[in-house]
Amino acid sequence: MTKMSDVARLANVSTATVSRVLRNPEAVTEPTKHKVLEAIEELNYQPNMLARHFRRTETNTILVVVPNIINTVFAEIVGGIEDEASKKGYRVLLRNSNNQIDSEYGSIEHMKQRQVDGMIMLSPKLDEETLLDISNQYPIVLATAHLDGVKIPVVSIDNINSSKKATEHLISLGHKRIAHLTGPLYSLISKNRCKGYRRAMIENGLEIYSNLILEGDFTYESGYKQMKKLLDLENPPTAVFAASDDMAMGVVNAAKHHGLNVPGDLAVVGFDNIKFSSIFDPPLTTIAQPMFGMGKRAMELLIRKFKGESLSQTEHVLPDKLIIRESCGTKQKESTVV
Amino acid sequence: MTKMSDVARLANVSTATVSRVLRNPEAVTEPTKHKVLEAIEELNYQPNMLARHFRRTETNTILVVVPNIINTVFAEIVGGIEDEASKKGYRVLLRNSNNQIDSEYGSIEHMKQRQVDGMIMLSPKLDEETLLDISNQYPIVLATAHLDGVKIPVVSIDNINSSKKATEHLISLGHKRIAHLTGPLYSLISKNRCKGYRRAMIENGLEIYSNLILEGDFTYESGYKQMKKLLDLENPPTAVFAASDDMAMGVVNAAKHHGLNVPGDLAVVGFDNIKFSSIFDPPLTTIAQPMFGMGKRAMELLIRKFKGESLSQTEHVLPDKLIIRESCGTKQKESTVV
DNA sequence: TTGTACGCGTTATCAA
DNA sequence: TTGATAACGCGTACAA
Repeated sequence: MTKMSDVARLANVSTATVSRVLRNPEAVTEPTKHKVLEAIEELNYQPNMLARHFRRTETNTILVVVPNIINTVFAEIVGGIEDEASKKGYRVLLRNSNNQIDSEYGSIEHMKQRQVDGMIMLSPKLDEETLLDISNQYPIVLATAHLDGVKIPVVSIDNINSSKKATEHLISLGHKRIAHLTGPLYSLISKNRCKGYRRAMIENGLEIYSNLILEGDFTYESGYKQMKKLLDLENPPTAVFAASDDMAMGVVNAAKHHGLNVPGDLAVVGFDNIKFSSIFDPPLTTIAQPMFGMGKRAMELLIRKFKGESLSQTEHVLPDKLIIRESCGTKQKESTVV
Repeated sequence: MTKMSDVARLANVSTATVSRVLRNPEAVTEPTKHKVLEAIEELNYQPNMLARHFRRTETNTILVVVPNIINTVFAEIVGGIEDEASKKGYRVLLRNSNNQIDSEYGSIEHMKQRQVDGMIMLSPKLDEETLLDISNQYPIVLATAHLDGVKIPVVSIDNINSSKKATEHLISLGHKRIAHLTGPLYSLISKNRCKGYRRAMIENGLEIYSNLILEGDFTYESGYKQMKKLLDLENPPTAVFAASDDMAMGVVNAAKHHGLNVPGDLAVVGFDNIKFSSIFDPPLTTIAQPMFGMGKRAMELLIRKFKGESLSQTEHVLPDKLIIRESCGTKQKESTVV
């Protein structure tokens, strides 16, 4: 393999000069630069990045830890990260944690071993203490996460408020028995979405029935399964707010298979605005998370950390939006009560 | 940062011995090994991987070039690659080409610069000559690709036969005016799926109408748009075979919005068996590609290349399967002809 | 502006 | 089985 000394020899300069041409061209006169570039061209020289990384103790690579790349939400965020990263000259190492906390621990080793310059974790399961500990030693940014008062950069939306909006939309349509399917409750995100739901119910003077709040895990299957349970209730809900679009689709299909009409007999609101939520029948009313933008922003923040900025602001809340489609009906429902 | 020589000093051995303990433990006696491990523990030593990679000119990292990670099909294949890679101690570098051929060229630089040990390209746009040229110099495996007689390992399904099966399913239901939405025709995959369609039509004595074959780009939007065109025909088709599930959903929705019933008025078959194809209404009849398995297999082949195997067999065809759901009706359609 | 020469931390070779 | 030592290729003081 042709190396820097080969180029130097051909161009009749030292390796130092070749190095300068590559990394600090202003420090070299036009003619010598020309000579060197010609030699590089002629020999088809490519710098050995491994040597460079070793020498500079940096890799221009970041690690993205994702629960599961097959999930549309994460795939889109990763898309945003990759887009921004490649524009800024960074490479993206992908790691599926499969929701295993051990795997998240393992990813920290990557940084300790200098294999990456920093990392972005999506929906981490690690406890706040551990995360803070890592953050004090290495550049790390979280996305779709929420920590209470811990000083780590986090990119997210306002999960409480957006869920409140979603629930209030159902309330505004006249619904009173509104169920909520949560995400896994170990995550603060799921708790916050639930909190938004509760807040909307309380502020509108509606009763919260504990048997109308069921825990899911964001998947279609869990939405389907939990909806079945709700349908078996003596007094089933007239509306469901699901904490993910996947679950919302499970809810809709369970209702359909049970002979119900959506939105006629049951109104459903989802969360995420994944691509298929608009393709689905009926198209889902949902909260749009700017997934691509969140990924992009997370990468921007990480780069700022690389540059040594201290990022006084740690919570980066991006705007969400209630997208009204057909899954909860657009017309007011005639009030069945009072 | 604590380095190998620190460990060596504390354990009263040479760095060579420390290195051996880490990478070749059998070559060291039990007591010295013990000493060394203790010192490692005590100093909380982590090997500097950059130095190791540099010294060994290998990175244990592979590059995956993907047109777009947001596409479910690619996300699942990447999932399979990542799964296998992490089991075998490899890391996965992700690169979105966004279907830009320049970006694919760029990814080759990664290998020339030794940043990765090898690469897997999904649905490459690069021409065969270039690919062959790379393959002669570096370990590379392709997936969801097809090359005519070129000696590069490729993982795929039999696109011709599976498309033939899909089309024949429609034929067996009594359809005669069967349209086909192709993928982008620069890709041999799309051409092959089209070939399978044609073959089925011809072998069953059905006429091929050129205005019933339209080119799409695998997206929902293109399926929707092209279906609109078909609906405007004087004599629209009674069935459509779309070369991707995304397009098939576009077809179904265009038909629905046009007031048609699927499968009652129009039978639709898709391709890929993405997760949402079964959630969609009606659930899509489709050809299942073993996406996760294809990713896994591609990674296995790449590892075999790393080991210096020559892989006499270059085409690795995985089994596909026709999944019959409801989008084309299960009952025989009464014959409208003869 | 350019060149000399050393060091980054690990692994491999060779000798003991 | 272990140790001494020389690379690996690049970047950067420091000197010229």
